[in-house]
Amino acid sequence: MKLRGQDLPRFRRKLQEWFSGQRRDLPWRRTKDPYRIWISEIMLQQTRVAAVIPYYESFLERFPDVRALASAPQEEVLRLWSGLGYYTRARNLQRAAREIVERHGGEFPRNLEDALALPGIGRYSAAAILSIAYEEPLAVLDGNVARVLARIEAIRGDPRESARWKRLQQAADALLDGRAPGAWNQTVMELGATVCTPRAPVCLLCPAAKWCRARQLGLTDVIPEKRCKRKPIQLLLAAAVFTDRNGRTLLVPPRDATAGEEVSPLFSRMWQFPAVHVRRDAKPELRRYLAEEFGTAALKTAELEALEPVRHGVTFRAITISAFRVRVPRLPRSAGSRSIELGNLTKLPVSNLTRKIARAATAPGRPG
DNA sequence: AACTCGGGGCT
DNA sequence: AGCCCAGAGTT
Repeated sequence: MKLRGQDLPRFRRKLQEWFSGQRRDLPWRRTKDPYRIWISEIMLQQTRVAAVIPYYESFLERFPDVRALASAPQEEVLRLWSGLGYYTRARNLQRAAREIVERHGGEFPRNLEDALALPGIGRYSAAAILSIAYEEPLAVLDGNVARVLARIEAIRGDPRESARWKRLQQAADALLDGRAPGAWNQTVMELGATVCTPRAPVCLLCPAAKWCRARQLGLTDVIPEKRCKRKPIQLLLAAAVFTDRNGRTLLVPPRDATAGEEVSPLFSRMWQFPAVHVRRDAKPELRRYLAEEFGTAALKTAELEALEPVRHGVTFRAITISAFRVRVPRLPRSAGSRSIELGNLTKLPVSNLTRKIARAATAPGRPG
């Protein structure tokens, strides 16, 4: 059947009925508070629902409204974001919170132009927030929606290619139910997330099946076309986990030039263990770095005990970290460094790479 | 238009 | 071991 004229209302109704029956009960679906919708949409950028839920809960407990977020120290915001990834989202989130307080009286703007002017808000997020929180008639287009619409309309090729993305946006605009834009947008996204999945879509359970041209043409496996990514590169780091008698360790600050401009980004510019990029042999190169950074006296007698190697991926980089425990009577110091309990890194913003290293250092039965 | 940014869960 | 996700900002 064609998705035009008389059949469009039928299509919408079918999908909305499906949604009302299959709608997942998600925390951000229990509120109409624009602030909460906003937080959820930022967290959900390129991040799965299951990963977001615990962060959403604790973040909102700590920052229940936009003023609480605006007035917090940035480090506190990053701490609550720690482990979720894409940390510029958290920085932009707080900058936007401050703008909302200063320029919009503490209320998330209702107007598309004002929303787009906020840092971290692009076309997708603006449409999502304004439609869900304020019922503004704006159609969302994200990875899920693009896949659903590309299949329904049998649009071949890479959906992220500029011209094709515009065409998909037009398709989304045309299908939008202006009477219930928030629910409609969530319906299409939900369909993409649970039925019209990238691989092995469950067409037998799909409410859009009879309108789906990809299904009619047997193209559900080739639409959408996969996007090509750059080849991953291998990287080797060496990191030092100092421990003193009290079980405390030492972290160095973000953007620490002495820690190496090429290493800090791999820790997402968050607090990290002292680390170097290894050229040949991890242990002597780390030892040389530690001597430069912390002085030879503190390390003269200290041994470097190898821990279980840690693996971590940052976009296209596959990182292997040779971590060493360095037992010292007193932690050394360097500019801006901090000491913290090894078993409790949650007091500082750290990336998951740092967490993995800490876990390797506290895990039972490690080598050495 | 091409890159970069995190991390994990599922096939 | 891939693959991709409720994308946005920068170059």
